Formats: sequence, C-alpha cells, structure tokens
Amino acid sequence: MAGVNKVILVGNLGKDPEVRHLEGGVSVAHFTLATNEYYKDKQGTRVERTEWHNISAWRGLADMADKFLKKGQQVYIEGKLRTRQYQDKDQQTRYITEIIADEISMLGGRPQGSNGAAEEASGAAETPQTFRQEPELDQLPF
Amino acid sequence: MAGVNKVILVGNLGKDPEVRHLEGGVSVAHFTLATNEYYKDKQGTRVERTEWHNISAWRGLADMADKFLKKGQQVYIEGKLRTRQYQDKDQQTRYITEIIADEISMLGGRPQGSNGAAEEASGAAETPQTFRQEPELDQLPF
Amino acid sequence: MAGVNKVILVGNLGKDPEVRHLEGGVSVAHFTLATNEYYKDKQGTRVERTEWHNISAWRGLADMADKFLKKGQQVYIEGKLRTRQYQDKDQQTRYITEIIADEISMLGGRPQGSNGAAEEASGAAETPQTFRQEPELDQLPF
Amino acid sequence: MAGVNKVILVGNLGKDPEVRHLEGGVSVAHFTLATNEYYKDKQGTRVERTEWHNISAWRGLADMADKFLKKGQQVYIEGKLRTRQYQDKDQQTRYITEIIADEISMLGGRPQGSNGAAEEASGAAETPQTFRQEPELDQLPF
DNA sequence: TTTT
DNA sequence: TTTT
Repeated sequence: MAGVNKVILVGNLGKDPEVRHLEGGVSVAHFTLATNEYYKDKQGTRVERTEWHNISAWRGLADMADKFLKKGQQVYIEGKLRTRQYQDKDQQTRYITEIIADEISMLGGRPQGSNGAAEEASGAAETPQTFRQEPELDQLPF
Repeated sequence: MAGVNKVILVGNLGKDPEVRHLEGGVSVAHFTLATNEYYKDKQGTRVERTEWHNISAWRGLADMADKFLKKGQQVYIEGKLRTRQYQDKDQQTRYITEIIADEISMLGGRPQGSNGAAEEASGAAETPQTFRQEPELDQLPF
Repeated sequence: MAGVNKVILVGNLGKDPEVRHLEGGVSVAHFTLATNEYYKDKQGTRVERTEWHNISAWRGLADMADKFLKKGQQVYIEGKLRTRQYQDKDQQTRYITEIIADEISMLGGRPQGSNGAAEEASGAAETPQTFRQEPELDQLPF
Repeated sequence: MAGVNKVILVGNLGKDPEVRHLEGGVSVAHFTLATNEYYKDKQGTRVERTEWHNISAWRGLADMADKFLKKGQQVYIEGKLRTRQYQDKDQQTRYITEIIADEISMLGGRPQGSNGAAEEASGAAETPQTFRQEPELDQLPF
C-alpha cells in the first residue's frame, strides 16, 4: 500500500550544521533540533521537556543549511523518518532514527549565535526563506 | 520557545499490538508500523522501500489498540517522537525512538489477518473509527 | 516571513474527477472530498458530520487523478489552501477556497463505484500508488 | 470511514483577534492569518504571494487568543477546515471556509504591533507558549 | 456528492 | 514483521 511517512517540527538548532561532501559531489548536513514541551505535573509545577531530534539534509538542502542555519535558530522542518544501522566502536550493530528534511523554513527574526556574517552577505536576514529539497531524478515516485 | 513535534503516518501493522498493564491501572500498547515508499532507481527499476516505526499508545488509546487493531491493518496515526534510553542485556545504554500516538484512524475496509471475531463482537467493522488520546490532567499544556 | 500552508486530508471522493485541458497543454482536475467525523452529542447520541472539500490538481497530478481516481475511493491528500475570487452569474464577486493537491495516495483496497476498467487496464489495483506534483520550474522556492 | 481533516499553518496575524461572548458563556475569537510564499517566475523575478486564512478559536483557546495574540505576531496553528453558510446583506447564501484552531503556538520573540502591556502583565514574553483546545465533553470521538 |  |  502507498504509505505516508511525515514529520513536522518547530524547534531550535542545538548546534551549527555539520556538512560533509561525499564522492560524486553529493553533500549532506547533520544537526540536532530541540523541540520543547511545557506542562504542569500533578503538583501543578511547571515542567519543561526537551526532545532532541537528529536532522539530516541532502544535496541542495544541505548547502542551504550550511549557508543559512546557525545554532539556536528557530526553524520549521518537514521531512520523513528513517532508521539506519551502523557499527559502533565495539562492532555492535546500533540503530539511529533521523529525520530526512524535505523542507526547512527559517522562523522569527535574526538568527542568534554566530556572527551573522553569512546572513548579511547573502541578504538572508531581510528575505526570510523556505528551502525545499528538489526530488532526485532517480527517486521520483511512480 | 514553544515547539512542535508531530508525526503523521499511514501504514500497516507489522504485528498485533502487545499490551501491558502497569501499576496504577495504566495500560500501554506497542506495535510496529510499516510505511512503504516506491520509486524508480537510476536504471528505471521499480524499487520498494519499507520503513519500520515503533508505535506506542497509552491508557485509553492502548485499550482501543488492543481491542480493534490487528496485524496487517492499514491505519492513520498522528503522534509525537520520543527517544528513550534503556540498558541492553550487556548493561550498555541504548536508544530507541518511538512514536507516541495521539490519534489512530482505521482505514480501508475490514481488517485482514486474525479472525475478525473481536471486530464483529464490538461492531467495529461496521462503524469505522477514530480514536484520540484524551489529555491527562497532569499533562495539560499551559 | 517564510510561511507554511499545509492541508492533510483522508476522505472519500464525492464524484469522479473532472479534468479540463487549458491552453498550453496544462491540465487541471477538480473533485470534492468528504471527510467524516463522528462524535457523541450531549444526549449521548452518535452524530456524523461530513465536511466537503474542493480539491484541485494540476498538470501531471491532474492526469493521474483522471486516470486512477474514482467516486467513492478513499485517498490521502496533502496540499495547500488557496482562496480565489470569481464572478457569479449576477456579476457578484464570490470566493471559493480550494485545496491545491501536492500529493495523493490511494488507500484501502480496490476502488468502489464505477467499473474498475481503467484500474485493471493500468494495473493500478495491483500497484498501490502515491502521486506527487513535480515542482514547476517557474515556481521553485528560493 | 474515519477521516482526517487537518490544517497546519505558520503565518502572521493580519489583525488583533476579535472576541465575542455567546450565550452560555462560550467565547469565540476570529482573526486572519497571512502565509507568505516566495518563488521566481519565468523571467526569474522574485514574486511574493500571500494567502489569507480565516481563523476561529473557541472557548479556552479564544480566551488565550484574546489575551496573548496581536496583529503581526508569527504563530503556528493546527486545526481543521470548516465551510459554513451565511446570508449576506441581500439575503443571498454565501459560503466561507474557516480554520477551527485546535492548537496555537507563539513563535519567534516578542510580539510586534500593539503595546505589549498584556504580554508583560501575564509574563507571556518570557514563557513562550502553546495553547491547545481541550476536547468538549459532547464532542469526544468514539 | 462520499464512506461505514 | 506489513501491504499491493
């Protein structure tokens, strides 16, 4: 059956994106995103709960993340869940669940943290932006 | 900052829900959900990719899952991501990412697999249903 | 500010899609979609409420809708809201709100209603499908 | 069939919420929300497109909107579509599509516009907030 | 005008 | 471990 696998997050970057360039000119960016929840517990005390998400962005979207996203910034992210395995240092199989971003929108005003030079150079601060992953030719649905 | 942590899935149950009853009368259901993606690779060959998700449902929603959901059934699920740690058999800290369901809708027609007795007894097959998690008194947002 | 305008629906087609071919080879499909809600009123009586949505799909997605979607069929639709004005027969300005589809997934089993000939000819019934609108070159976000 | 009718918006309030108090102590808030899209047209010129949405919030959520939301403020809204009819001044039947909000999150920093007195008095500016509509007893799904 |  |  045709399925749906969609994630929608609004949160703040835990660190600047880390970008790697793979063979074939493909780039991939990784960063963490914190989403905060507030509620009152049984005693009526205010509790804050932070959930951390592993975000990855590919190709054009990785380049955008590299250029425009900074630690602390508030973003809207749309993507899909992917769990992949890897071998840890003891050769044990481990699993990590990531959100592969399809779309990233910069929210609020100027990004916090970092020096803002990249934003000024590119005009990002004045022209709030949404970035979308273009579908790869070899990954079009059918 | 106020955050958003939302997951939307349409897929099929990989197994019947497993329900446990915790102290204090709280019940929790676990099951896996497969979401399928289809695309064509570079050679134009049709490829199917299945992503498996760990779903958990609590309290009233756990009871609904127990009663109405069966292996193979197609459902719409809305929930949020939660990553929790646990100790594996070698006392190593491991992480697992789950979707805590807020809402489950039964799609399509009669559930396949299993014998359907529960559905018939309860009238579920004739009255397609959406179930929603009522907010807990101690978890209301503020 | 960069914005988000997203609609997610699961419902049944109220009629077969109507497709028109505009100048320049652009096609557009229109159909209605019913989403049903069930609740109990104050007297505890079961109430059903149906909301009707105006869906439109463009270009490749219009052709897919034309070919594969039938009255009564259950679908998942993702899209965005658009309100447009038009002149009614008395030259009064009227407004209509539509959902412009970006993605359509066929849910459940074989489509009911109609004769199913189109599905059999195309193999749709055997290969459950998701269709996505490819971004137009002149509508890429930046 | 169980259906899904969900809208997700990130945009800016076009005006302060207008709140009315109905008989029986029920309150309802109305405001408009702008979602902006940017794209390049065929000539490569940057185009901005604004879509306006009619938002309504009921009961507790109306009171929150009244107290905390201001013209210009950026918010995340989750809700459902509802089209209702009304009679215009010429006794013609007209239709209007609204988003009934279930959840509203305040994004970014301090609200713009207005004087900010309400926020300071209530501490809203320091404690960014999400508000959620509690389900009505007579509208629980079943 | 859909679905159960 | 699902579905088609």
